[in-house]
Amino acid sequence: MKQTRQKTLILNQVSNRDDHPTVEMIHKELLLIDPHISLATVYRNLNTFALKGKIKKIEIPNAKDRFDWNLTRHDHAICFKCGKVIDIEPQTKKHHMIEGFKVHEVEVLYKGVCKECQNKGTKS
Amino acid sequence: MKQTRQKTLILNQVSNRDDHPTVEMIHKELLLIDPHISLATVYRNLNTFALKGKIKKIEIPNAKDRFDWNLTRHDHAICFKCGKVIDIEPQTKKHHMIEGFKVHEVEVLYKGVCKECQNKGTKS
DNA sequence: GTCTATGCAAAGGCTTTGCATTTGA
DNA sequence: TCAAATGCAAAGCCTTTGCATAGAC
Repeated sequence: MKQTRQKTLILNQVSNRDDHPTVEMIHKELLLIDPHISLATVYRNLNTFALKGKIKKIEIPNAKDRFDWNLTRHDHAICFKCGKVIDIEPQTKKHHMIEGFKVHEVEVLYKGVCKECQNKGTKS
Repeated sequence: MKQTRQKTLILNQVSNRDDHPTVEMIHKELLLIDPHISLATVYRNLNTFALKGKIKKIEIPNAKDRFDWNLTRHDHAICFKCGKVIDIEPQTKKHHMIEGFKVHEVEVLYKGVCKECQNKGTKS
C-alpha cells in the first residue's frame, strides 16, 4: 500500500472523532483541507483500512455505513430520530434504558458459516 | 386496505416458507402463478404487511431485506457463503457454534431514541 | 361510481467501478 | 520507471415512487 496525502488525511479524520462518521461526513470535512479530494477515494480508503483491520466498518441496515477507530469489542445504539450512533459496552444488561438511551428494539445478528457450507468447504 | 388477488398470493407465499425469503424470491415464485404480478406490488405489500404487524421485515446490512412470518422474538444468523438466514433462539448462549452454525461475529444493535432527542420531544 | 391497488418504467440513495492521469517509491 | 492511487463520471444494486389504468367494494 502506497502512502498518500489522501490516506493520511482520511485516517486522521476517523481517528480524531468519536461520532462514528459516515463516508460523506469525512469527505465533507476533508474538502475544507483539500478541495479536490474525491468521494470515491474516501470510500476506497475507508474500505481498505477496514479490510486491513486499522478501523472498523459498522454496517447498519438502511443507513449509511459508519466507521469507528475503536477496535475493542463493543455494541452500538442508533437513534431513530437523529441517526446518531453511540457506543454501548457489551457487558451492559439489556435494559429498556441504557445510559439515557431509550431502547425500543434489540437486534442480534450472528454472522458466520452454516453447517452445509462448512461441509462443502471440507469436501472441495 | 382493499383485498386483492395479489395480496393473498403474497401473504400466502411468505406464510408457507421458513427460509426468510427476499422480495425477489417471493416475486419469482409468484410469477409462476401470475405471470403479470409486479415486483413493485410485492415490495409495496410486503412493506404494508410489515407495518401492520402481520409479518416481520428483517433488515440485514448490505443484503436484501428478508421477510419472516414468525413474530415471536428470536434472532437470526446469516451465512457469509450462501447468504442463508436461519433462526436462532434468543436464549441460546453466545457460543462459537450454534446448531452447527460456525459463528465468526455477533452484532448487537440497539435501536431507540437518544437522550437528546427524548428531551427535544418533551419540550416541543 | 369511487377510490385504492396495480403495473410499468423511471428515479433515488448509497456504494462501487472503469479509465485516463497523477504520484510515490 | 512503473505499479499503485486518485479524480471524475458512469454504472450497479436494491428499493421506492409517479402516473395512467384496472379492480374492489
